[in-house]
Amino acid sequence: MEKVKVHPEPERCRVRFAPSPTGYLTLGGARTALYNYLFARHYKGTFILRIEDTDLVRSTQAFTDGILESMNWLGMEWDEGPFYQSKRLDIYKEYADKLIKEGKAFYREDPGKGTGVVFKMPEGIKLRVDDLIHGPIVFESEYLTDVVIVKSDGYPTYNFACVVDDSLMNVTHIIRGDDHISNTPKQIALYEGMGLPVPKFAHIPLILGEDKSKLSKRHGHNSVVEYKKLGYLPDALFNFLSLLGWSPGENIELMPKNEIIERFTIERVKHTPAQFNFKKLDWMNSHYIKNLEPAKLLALVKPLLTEAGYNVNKFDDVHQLTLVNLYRERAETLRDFVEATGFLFHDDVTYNPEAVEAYVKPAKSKEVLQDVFSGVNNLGEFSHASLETLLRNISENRKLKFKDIAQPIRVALTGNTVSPGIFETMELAGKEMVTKRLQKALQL
RNA sequence: GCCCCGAUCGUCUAACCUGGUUUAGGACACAGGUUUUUCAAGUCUGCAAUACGGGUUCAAAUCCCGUUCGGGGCACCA
Repeated sequence: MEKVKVHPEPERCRVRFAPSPTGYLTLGGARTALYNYLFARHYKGTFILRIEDTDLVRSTQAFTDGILESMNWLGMEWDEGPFYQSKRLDIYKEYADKLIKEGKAFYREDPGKGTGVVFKMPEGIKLRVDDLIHGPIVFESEYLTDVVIVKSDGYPTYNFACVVDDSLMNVTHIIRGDDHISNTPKQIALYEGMGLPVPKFAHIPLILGEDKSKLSKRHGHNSVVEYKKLGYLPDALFNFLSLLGWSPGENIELMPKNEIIERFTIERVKHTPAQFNFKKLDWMNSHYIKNLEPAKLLALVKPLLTEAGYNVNKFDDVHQLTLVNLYRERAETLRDFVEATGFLFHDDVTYNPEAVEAYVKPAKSKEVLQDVFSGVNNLGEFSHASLETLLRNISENRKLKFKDIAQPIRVALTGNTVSPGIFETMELAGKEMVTKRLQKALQL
């Protein structure tokens, strides 16, 4: 494939992300924004945010707010904007009038909709897109139709407003989804018709859903806010999205934001579409959860626990940190904390019947639980160390494997067979809860 | 239908531009071993791919052509 050189002048390149506020920020949109952001930061250029709200019917302020919030959440700060196309109507009108005056565009009546303005596609010319990712792509104008540039409601169309704005905002590189390739020759014809310089283009491959079609609402979770709600960390999603169609080589995958910026180049962006791999996102998210600073993790988890009705403040600050540190090893998403720590906050345990059958009901287990109950009651200090001594002793005296001690307690205390280490868990639950639940388990 | 883009393990990808260093590497997932206090995590091992057919060349995953398959676009949506 013929290569097109990027040549971004350091500190001079200008890129933009131009979402239309007709929905929340989708994963595909976020990835497009991300690649623009990475390009700008890597080359120390400028990242512009422009809201393409020229669809009067479908655009809403709520969606605009949602998009800005998602951008902030993912940590993609912009340098200029947000600019709103709906506030630039006079500018588009000026350019449209000029084209009409020069005979390059004309009014056209649509029987259903009214009078709009249409740009006449020049005949018999070749329109060449110098694509940074795909190489040169040539279109014959004979296959292209005239382009509507102003709708009958007076608003510019996407293809027109986009060209005028990119030119006026001095955008040097247009990085957008593959699905815009076929719009590009029309836009180039408009640039040329208005005598404006044509920017460079980089069409990045689409993100596909599990059925291999363009990722959309049909594929379930598709917006950034949903991923936030599901308990994914912004840095994890940032990292994951960066790898969907780009790779630094060298077999590196887990990278902090600054390293991604440092390594990102448009030359290394693939030209093949990528399927979204939820399992890998989970894995990556768990990695970020494991490595987050305790205080930051707590700040993220606490609201979720509170929202679930848990009285987190019954633990002091130190124990709150202990709690997140204990459970982070087992969490793939922040939501997992809610499920896993429930027993610590509920007055009563919800016993898993099978677990009770296997680890509490047997006579041997009851004897163990009785030992633990009296042992705990006689314990001077209720700590990890004293609990360990106690349980090890019981295990030795009864000639039982440690597992046969730990599991009955675990089920008695948490209602289930899964938890962090038994000493840590007991210590965190506290003496009162432990004795109360041992007593209850003994009645089963 | 027309125009355009694309094709490496199930998935994300490396190697492709600049052909030989490749018995095609890594990651996720999956399977097994190990560790162990349950579950995870960790660690070790295994499974698994150059769509097909022609060229070019001493040599092709890599360059060229075709076929097939997949995707995108063809709005007074963006």
